[in-house]
Amino acid sequence: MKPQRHAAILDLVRIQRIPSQEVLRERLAERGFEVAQATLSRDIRELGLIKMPEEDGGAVYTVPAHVTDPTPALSRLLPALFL
Amino acid sequence: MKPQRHAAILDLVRIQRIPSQEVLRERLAERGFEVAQATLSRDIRELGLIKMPEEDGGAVYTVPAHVTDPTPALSRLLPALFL
DNA sequence: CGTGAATAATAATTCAAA
DNA sequence: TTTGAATTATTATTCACG
Repeated sequence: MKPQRHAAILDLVRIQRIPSQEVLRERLAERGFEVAQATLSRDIRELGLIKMPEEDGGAVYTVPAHVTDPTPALSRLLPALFL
Repeated sequence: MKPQRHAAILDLVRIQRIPSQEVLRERLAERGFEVAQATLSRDIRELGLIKMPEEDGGAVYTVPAHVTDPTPALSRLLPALFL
């Protein structure tokens, strides 16, 4: 079950605002994955997710850029090169 | 005191392995900044620091790349372009 | 406004179990 | 090897104060 759950987590984190493992647990449950918080703590580490602080007090779990990135390398990097 | 402390935090996070706010507090104390954990929680948010999970169970506070980066853009990006 | 002490909320780990 | 319940550790927030 872990692989599917991991995929679901990555998906959720990309399309929704997930501020805590508890919220993530609820969303996963809606998708049919009923797991304990302990499991999510492990999943999050295994997936390398990070909790990004926001301007306001909030924070959201996100996928690190180098993992996320579906964008072709060149078009993504050119702007950074000021070309 | 906050600006100096913020600078010290960025510095520490770059040169040492800071796995928790408690450890950060100790390191700052060594540098003469004696603050409570509550303050560090705020500082970390203000600085936009994130706690990155590591392969093993650990985690470390780090400065997001775009903020950190002292490296010249080109030499940094070429490897990503497979050149 | 920045801070700390106390507290609440959240996340990581332990320890059994399947 | 994966999981969850309970526990511990860590982090965020509240509330009062200088």
